[in-house]
Amino acid sequence: MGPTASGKTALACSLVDRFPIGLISVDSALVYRGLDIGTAKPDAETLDRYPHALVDIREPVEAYSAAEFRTDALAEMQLMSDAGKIPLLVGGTGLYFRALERGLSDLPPSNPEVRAVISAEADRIGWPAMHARLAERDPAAASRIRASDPQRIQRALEVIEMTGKRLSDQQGQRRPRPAWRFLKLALMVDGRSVLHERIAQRFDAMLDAGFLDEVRGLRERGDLHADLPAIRAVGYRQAWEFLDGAVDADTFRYRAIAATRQLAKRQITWIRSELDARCFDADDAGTRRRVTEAVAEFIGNASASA
RNA sequence: GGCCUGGUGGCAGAGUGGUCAUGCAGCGGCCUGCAAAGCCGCGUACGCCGGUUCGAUUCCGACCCAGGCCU
Repeated sequence: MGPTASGKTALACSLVDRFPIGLISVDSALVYRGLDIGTAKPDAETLDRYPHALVDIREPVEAYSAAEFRTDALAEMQLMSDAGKIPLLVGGTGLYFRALERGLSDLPPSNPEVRAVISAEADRIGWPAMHARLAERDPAAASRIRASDPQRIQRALEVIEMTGKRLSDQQGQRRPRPAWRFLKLALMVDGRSVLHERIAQRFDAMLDAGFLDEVRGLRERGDLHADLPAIRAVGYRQAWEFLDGAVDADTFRYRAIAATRQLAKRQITWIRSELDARCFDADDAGTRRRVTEAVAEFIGNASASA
């Protein structure tokens, strides 16, 4: 685990060089084909040499989800294990890590038709009113979800609509946990200023590498729009606005970098909540060696217990 | 040198003789199928010095600074 721009990919690849490891991406944006430069996706050469599972597995028009990730990741982990490799999950999407480790309740997946109906109704009466409806159907869920949180109100109503049962009665039941042992390693930074500087530099490098051309290409496909999860990703959303002519170039750059900083902040909050994770300073020269040692010890113990 | 206008939190930008601006950024946090998403919380800011006043960011004066005009 590690926030964006903390050096996860390089560290993971160095571990592959030393151990029988297979890489699995834990990143909600890297799953999309065609979102390359702006997601800081490892380049083709790197991916060729260090294959990452769960990269480029969706079209940008599609949605992906934590539940799908969990299923996909567990399948990949089993495949790797059968091939004699230890899965190394690398990424910064906190919810995906949590869904994998703690499991999810047995709830229906999202349903575009149901969501469309809910959204249309919300456009009519407003989300606070939708929250009031939720309070009638599922008081417990409504008390946990804010009236100002459209995304979760919609999900709660969706589940109730599809199952005929309260969301709050279904959550907490049957949360299967995987039969895997995890060594949790986190790349962290002491202060934020170094990371912020790196984020800004990396964004400018993305610009130089043709990020805007990439987004222009996505726009020209014709099947994509600003409300898609892929296009709402950090950088892409701001680039879309810029290419719409809604903001000037300086504003685009400023907002994209700020959004990346905010992403990093939320990722760091997830990592802090993982109390049993071993944290390493991303900027410390000895980090690579210490992580390597930690992995060696873990693998040794795994062999011994096996 | 004179006149005018203006100096509000990191930035933008309202406003008032005593009580809240707000937005952005930042910081902390939440997180069960969109999560690079969505949401919550956090700031004695009023150029400087003096005066008036029970009380001044707000009124008065000097000063400093910025911009404009004049000589």
